[in-house]
Amino acid sequence: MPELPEVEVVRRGLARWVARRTVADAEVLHPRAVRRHIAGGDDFAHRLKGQRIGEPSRRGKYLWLPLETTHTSVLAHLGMSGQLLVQPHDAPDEKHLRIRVRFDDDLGTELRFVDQRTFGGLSLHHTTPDGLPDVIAHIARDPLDPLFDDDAFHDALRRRRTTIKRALLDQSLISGVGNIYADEALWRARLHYERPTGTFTRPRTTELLGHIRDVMNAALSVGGTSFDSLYVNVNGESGYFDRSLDAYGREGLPCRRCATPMRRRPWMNRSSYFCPRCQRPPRSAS
DNA sequence: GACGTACCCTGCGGGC
DNA sequence: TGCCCGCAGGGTACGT
Repeated sequence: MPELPEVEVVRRGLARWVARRTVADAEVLHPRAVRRHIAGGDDFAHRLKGQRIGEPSRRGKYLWLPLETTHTSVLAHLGMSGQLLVQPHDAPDEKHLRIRVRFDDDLGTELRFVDQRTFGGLSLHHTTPDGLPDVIAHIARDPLDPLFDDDAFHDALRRRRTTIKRALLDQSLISGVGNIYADEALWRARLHYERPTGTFTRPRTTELLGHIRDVMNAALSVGGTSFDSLYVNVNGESGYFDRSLDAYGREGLPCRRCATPMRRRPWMNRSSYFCPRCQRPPRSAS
């Protein structure tokens, strides 16, 4: 499941292998992969043709490729299983190949969007004056962004009448944190996922943000060295950071701090993993 | 406006 | 062996 570090690895790969190339043509093989492009797959392909790709950017789990000389960008979200691959154009098609982009050069490679569960997709959007695709203007900065405002985040947290994990997954408050890194950061901070956001003190918020950044940077340092090759590749199943997870997916296994068996609780159609001893529930929660 | 939840989708694994 | 069901989960639409 690609989260911020994985998306950043993809962005770096695109910067190396795709930026400054001109699109010869694009092929949409599954309509759902361009469902956020309202005008449809044919329009997407038509508008991409002949465009030169600029420097890729990222905010949270979204990344985008600006099209030079236009005020538009190709916006990408990998969803749960999306991959952006740079493949030799004679490589066999992947089973779940959804979009193919060929280039007008002799490098012999093409960009492929492969996505098993089709939660991800590509689309074309106007770029706002600050360089952001217009449809993601509501996405907050992510905690690795130098302009992320810790104090403003704390104030917003205090204003909310919700619980901490919901807040961490709210991309309009803080972006790039998914279910896995939320559980990891909360475990490190010894915080229960249902702690009300209104109870957070400034030092608590600062500490939690520190743990979020540590978890993300650790994943980035591992993933960031694994793709120094032809392939711009994030594979949700490759699990290159699985070994370093302390909470997520560890139901029944001993807590790495206190050896108490870790628990899993159904939560918002997904799961929360936590240590019942290190991460005590708030009085109002069970 | 703020908050909570159902739904989209496909493949895998467990139970029967 | 094969079928069915639950699970995985980000973002969004919709209900309260």
